[in-house]
Amino acid sequence: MRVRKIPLNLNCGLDLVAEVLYGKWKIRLLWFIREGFQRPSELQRKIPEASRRVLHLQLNELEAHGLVSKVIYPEVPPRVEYSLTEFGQTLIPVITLLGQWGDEHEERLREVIGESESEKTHLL
Amino acid sequence: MRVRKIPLNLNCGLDLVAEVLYGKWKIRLLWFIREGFQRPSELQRKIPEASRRVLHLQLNELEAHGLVSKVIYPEVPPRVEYSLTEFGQTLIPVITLLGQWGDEHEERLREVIGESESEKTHLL
DNA sequence: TTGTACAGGGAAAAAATTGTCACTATGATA
DNA sequence: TATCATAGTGACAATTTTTTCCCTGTACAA
Repeated sequence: MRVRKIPLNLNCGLDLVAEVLYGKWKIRLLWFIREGFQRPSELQRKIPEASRRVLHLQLNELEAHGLVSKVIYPEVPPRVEYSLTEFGQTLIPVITLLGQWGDEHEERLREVIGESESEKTHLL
Repeated sequence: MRVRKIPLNLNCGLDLVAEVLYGKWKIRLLWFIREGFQRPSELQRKIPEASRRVLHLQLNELEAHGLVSKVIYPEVPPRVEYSLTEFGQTLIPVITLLGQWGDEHEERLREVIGESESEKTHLL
């Protein structure tokens, strides 16, 4: 397991949220789990751009942070199901608001993100 | 400038928000700017854990994304002031909610984050 | 004269995150 | 029999992000 060389700083609420939500796929995982896609393989199919590995890693972290819980069915082939904990549920309104903001400003966001991306490439 | 080898995916609102907020210090920068700390050196003092360099980089990105605007005063020594654009202001409620969630669950978050951190170190 | 604050940038290294590939094991299916 | 789906792990590589270090140039203060 990785060891952090630069210590975290957890001063305020914002730092704490960041700690549990900061991860390329975490928010999306929470979202899809809430939508009922609970098995790792389903989530994988919903997020094909992510590697299986990272999804597992991030699911583990979400679990360690108490946002999701995991049930392992003693079957073969193995079956695992994640679901939001009560704690995890409390995040839903927050994620919803994030998504709303993104949707509301979609057009504009695509513009500005596109621009700064193309800057990168043309400055090769 | 960096060129991205793994393409962004910007499907939904959540991806778009992530694109502009994903950066270790960005949310905090927005927050402090809104609180009236507008000069780079002030921001640096508010966020001493970050290197001066990254703050500049992330401020540039926030500017490129239209969330903050920058005024350069033709003085010596140089003076620069950032402020939220109207667009940037619309993010404030979102950030506020994030922070509120973090504050509300502070105790619990510190526990779970602490645990998973110490796991890391004892598994050296 | 020396040192400081100020805003910023380039190069390169370090750190952190994410991805790839190969492997475990087992039952069902073709 | 060979193949697939399932969940997961270890070793390692690639990518991205952040840090470190050194540099510019000028006014002001000690």
